[in-house]
Amino acid sequence: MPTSIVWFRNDLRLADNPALIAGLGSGRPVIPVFVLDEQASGIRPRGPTSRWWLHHSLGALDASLRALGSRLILRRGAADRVIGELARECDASAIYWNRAYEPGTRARDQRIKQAFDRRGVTAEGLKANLLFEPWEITTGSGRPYKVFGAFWRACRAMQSPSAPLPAPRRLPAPGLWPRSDDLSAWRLERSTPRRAGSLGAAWTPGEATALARLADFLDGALARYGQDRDRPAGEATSRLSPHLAFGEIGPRQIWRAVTAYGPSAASDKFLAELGWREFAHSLLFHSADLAQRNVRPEFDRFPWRTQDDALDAWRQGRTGFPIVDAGMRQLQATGWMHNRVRMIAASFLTKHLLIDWRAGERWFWDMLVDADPADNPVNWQWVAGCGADAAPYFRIFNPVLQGEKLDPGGDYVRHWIPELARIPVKAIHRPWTADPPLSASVYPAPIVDHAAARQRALAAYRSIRGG
DNA sequence: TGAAATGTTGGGGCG
DNA sequence: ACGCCCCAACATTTC
Repeated sequence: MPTSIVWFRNDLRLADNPALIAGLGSGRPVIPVFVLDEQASGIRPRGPTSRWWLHHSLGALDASLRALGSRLILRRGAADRVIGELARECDASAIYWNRAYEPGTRARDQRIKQAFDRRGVTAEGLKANLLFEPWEITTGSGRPYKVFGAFWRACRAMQSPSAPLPAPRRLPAPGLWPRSDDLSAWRLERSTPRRAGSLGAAWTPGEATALARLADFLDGALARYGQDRDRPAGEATSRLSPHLAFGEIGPRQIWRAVTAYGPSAASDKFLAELGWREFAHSLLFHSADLAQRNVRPEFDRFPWRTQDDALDAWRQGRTGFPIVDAGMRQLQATGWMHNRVRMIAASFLTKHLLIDWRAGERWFWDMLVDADPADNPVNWQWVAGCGADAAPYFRIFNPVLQGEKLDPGGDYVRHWIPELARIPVKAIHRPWTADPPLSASVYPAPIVDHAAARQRALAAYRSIRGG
């Protein structure tokens, strides 16, 4: 009996899943599949933290499918070949997936679609993972927007995103299930063994948690999101980013839930964050090598400095600037960093240390649970000043002032840097002024002088200005 | 989604 | 009483 394949990729959910609904609507048995393809050309391989998350998310998806009388088939290898083989094995007459927007992924998906078209098999990519397709949002002259404000205005002027689809209640199973790999044999959760415990303590991957987190956010933090979102202590942000990155929840579900909550300044701010995600995906869609190439070409001449010791101090959270180090340690421990602290830490790397943003981007790619091929490079280029609609290069965060402004009680710093727990508030963001002084073996002295580093960064910027 | 330098203003101390 | 100066507070400019 012919079947329909539903190919799960970065959409590990049952709700608002158009590909799954299309498979169900075909009236044929549905074969859900996930393909682990780690050598695809033009598609960035997941880092260790993403692999850890993926392991747990696939397990959760399989459990959810089993509750519907189905299951998740796991296959490994080049997706073109593996999907083609599976379709033959299962006598598939249709295959559905939800679109992804990385140029390499799109090229592969188009190849696969053409191959199925030749065989007379329906192959269809559906819209699920963005609110607006990148090709729908263009300037008057038909070009993609380069400025976020204009881009988001154009999005908001479009018809509202359609309502999310409900999760299916039952999925028709085939008479005989095709072979599946054993998830544990992929060893994805072993990718970052030393951090597995702390990652597991911080997160529960899976669709159920994603939905619960959204509900909690709407009940609590959304109302004060506008005023508190930049404060890294406390729980003023949604922490939906990894769930969204793996598609355990879709942007339409978030859009619907937040707008249903009622219009407010806070919900507009929050929706604008979804807007940045849309913007980043649009930029990546239109420009494949975003993680490598400066959007502003004058930055190709920028005098980045190679300093392994300073880069290592930054990675390990030992720069001597508490707000930076707290963030980097939060990243190390939980695979996540508060958004505002990401900006401060990224600004410090690129401006105070003059280290190439690509080094920071790679570290985040490996360390983040929410690492995303669009958001990560776009945001790094934004901070470094070389991106589309970037923060001006001369906007250099003062880590002491930012710490004092956004973590005035020092709670965030004390939580992540326990050796500073006893420093009084007035010195918590400048511990070198503490009396009695701290031993450098307890907490390092600042690895750069802020004022001098700022002048050096401005001079470097002047050297590339003007074309 | 900055910070620092520079400019302006006005109250008050004081000769 | 008056003018001068200081400087905090705020605004503007510059990087």
